[in-house]
Formats: sequence, structure tokens, C-alpha cells
Amino acid sequence: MAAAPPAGDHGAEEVGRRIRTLREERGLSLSTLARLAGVGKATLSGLENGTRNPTLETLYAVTAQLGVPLTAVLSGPAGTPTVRGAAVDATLLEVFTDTDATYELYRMRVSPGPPQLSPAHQAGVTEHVTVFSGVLRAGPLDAPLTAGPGEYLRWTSDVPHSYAAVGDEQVRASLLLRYPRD
Amino acid sequence: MAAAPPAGDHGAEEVGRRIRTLREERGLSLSTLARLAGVGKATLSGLENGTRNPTLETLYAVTAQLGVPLTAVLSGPAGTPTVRGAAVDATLLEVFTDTDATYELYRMRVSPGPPQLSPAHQAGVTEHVTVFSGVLRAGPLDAPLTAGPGEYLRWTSDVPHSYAAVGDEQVRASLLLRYPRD
DNA sequence: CCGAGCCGTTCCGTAAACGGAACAGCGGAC
DNA sequence: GTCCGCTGTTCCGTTTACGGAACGGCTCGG
Repeated sequence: MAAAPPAGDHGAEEVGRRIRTLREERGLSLSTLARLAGVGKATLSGLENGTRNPTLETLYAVTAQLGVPLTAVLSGPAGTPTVRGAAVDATLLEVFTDTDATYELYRMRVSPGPPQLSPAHQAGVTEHVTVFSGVLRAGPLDAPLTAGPGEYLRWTSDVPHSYAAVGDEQVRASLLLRYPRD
Repeated sequence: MAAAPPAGDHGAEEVGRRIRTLREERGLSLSTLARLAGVGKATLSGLENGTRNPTLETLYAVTAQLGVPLTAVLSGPAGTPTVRGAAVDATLLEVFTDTDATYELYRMRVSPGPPQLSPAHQAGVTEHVTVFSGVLRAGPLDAPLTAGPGEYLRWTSDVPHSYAAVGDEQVRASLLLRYPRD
């Protein structure tokens, strides 16, 4: 005992809790799920209790049998990296890698106050913003654009640019960054 | 039986490819990333080549150092809730619930061929599409719109509407559905 | 030309995740 | 009462993912 594995480990225990919850929601016993998923009972037991550091293969076998994506047990409130600035608070939701370019999709919140500046990116990088609520003023420093709810902005971000909320309302928007392949 | 998903292939190679892409985008060498992430070079090498079955701890160490969520390298075609039709294949990425409206953010692929029809939604629902690649023709049946890479479409979807790829290239886009609060 | 310093891959001993079996605890059948 | 079937946990031998070191390949610099 006491051999307690690194308790402060990342979300291993959180992952275990979610799997146990999902299993019990389905009325499955540990033994049954282990058999259906093709893993040992010891493996699943340790996994649910957070005393193991599961393999991707193991996790996939279990989550697939539960009928949920891997992200359902992994992505946690504390798990996703967030970029914070004076006014902008952006959470990276997804990364798409296509043949022509890589896309990063963020959910963005811009708080009222002075504009937040962002340095120039590599040549060819474009930003695409869809505003959900509030009024956003963003784009190149010398030619900012404005958009309200439901509207769309696009600019080439190889020059310094800024983000600002117009008025007192916080702006909520989705931000898509496109990095062309070299 | 039980509609077993591909048990052997859980996308280990796909995960490796994404990690390698993310690493190269950042201009990091394999050795450097391995040192920064605190894992062995052999581990990272095998991981990128798909010859290993990484543990959650290893994956987390690497993705955290790359500054992306685990979902960025895991989210695969399998497992995620997906809406499929004749031509359109959409994956739900995120749901935002704000005070004014609910937003559903999809990643969408439209394959070449005849248009896919979609019935009218509730009054006030709007759709917002940002095209990544290919040329998309979509919108109300009587007034469809066209957009190419980097362009944006918006229409009110309280009437029947359609989606179609123009030309032979598959269309990749992000689709934002906005449901106003009653 | 040759060594220095990187690159990424392969080799190898060790630590640990794995599945099967044995275990204790509980509830119902007879 | 005993037995059975089930629960979830623990023990244990096997498999394998791990990191350090050694390796071949490439690009510089002297």
C-alpha cells in the first residue's frame, strides 16, 4: 500500500472516474465490460481506480465498447491549453492537418477594454473570425475591421494586428487560424 | 460480433503522423522535443512512426509540450459523433450555450456529386460556413451561394437548403449553426 | 580531408502495463 | 444451512513500453 502511484499525476484519476461513470450509466459490471472490451479485469479495475497508466490501445478498446470517443474521457476542463492575454482569452478546440494547410480552431472571448496586440505571423497565415455575440474590432493595425453578431472577419495576419471589444459587452467568437504548408 | 470497430487499428499511425506534423511546424527536432517533453528519443521516434502503443502519460507529456490538447492528436474519424448523408459528412466539435443563442460548431466535408438537401430549421436559425479547400455551393434552394478556399457563406436556414461540391474536389469547411433562444 | 555536432533510428536492460487466475464479499436458490 | 453465481480486488508470470546509450548518416568548419 502506500505505494500510491503519483497522485498528482495528470488526469489519470479523472479518466478513471469518467470511465466508471459511463460504465455504471450503462448498467454494465466491471467484469462484463472487461470481457466485451477484450481487456483483463485487472486492467479495467486499475484503470478505473487510477492506479494504472493506460495504453492508448487499452483506452480505445474500453471507450469504443462504451460507445464514446476517446475525447469523452480525456478532454477535461483543466486539460485544454488556453492562451490568455490582457483582453483576449482563447481556447484551442481542434487542430486540422490537411494537405494544403494546417488549421487551428479556437473559441475566443474578448473582454471590454484597450485592444490586445498580436505580433505578425509567418507569411500567408490568415485569420477567420465569426462573431457570436458582442461587437468585435480586429485586424491589421492600420485597417481594423468591425463585425457584430453573426458577422465574419478575415485578414492576412503576416502583419501586426489587434483585437478589441466595441462597447461594454464581452465578445464571443470563433477564430480559425490557417497556416499554409511550406 | 457486436459491430466491433476495427480493434487492431486504433489509429496509432495517425496519431504519430499528427505529432510529427505538429513538431515540424514548430521547427523542433525529434531530439529536442523528446528532451523538452522529458521522454526518451526512442519513445518519441517509435511513437511518431506508429510502432509503439503509447501510454497516456507519454502522450500527455508530448502534446503538452507541443501546446495542443490531447484531442488534437487523438480525435479520429472513429468514435466522434458524426452526421452522415449522401454528400455531407459533418462532425460535431463543440456546442456553445450563450445567453442569446446556442451554437453548434461542425467540421464538414462535402463530397462531389449531387447536392444534399436539408429541410428547413426553426425560424431564425442561421448557418455560417468557412471554406478551407474546394468550392462549395450552398444555401437556400432558390438562391444558393458559392465560396472557395478562405471564403465565407451565411444564410438563414428556416427554408429548405442544399449543399454541393463544385467540381471534383472534396470540400472541407467549418459549419456554425446558430439557434436563437426563444 | 577529417573531426564536431547535430539529425533520427536501433539496441538493450529495466520498469510497468498487460491478461489469467485466485481471492473475499455479497445476494438469491434450493 | 450449503451452494452457486456474481460482484470487484489482488496476486503473479508474461509481454512490452520505457529511457539511456550506441549507431549510421548528414552538414558544417577548420
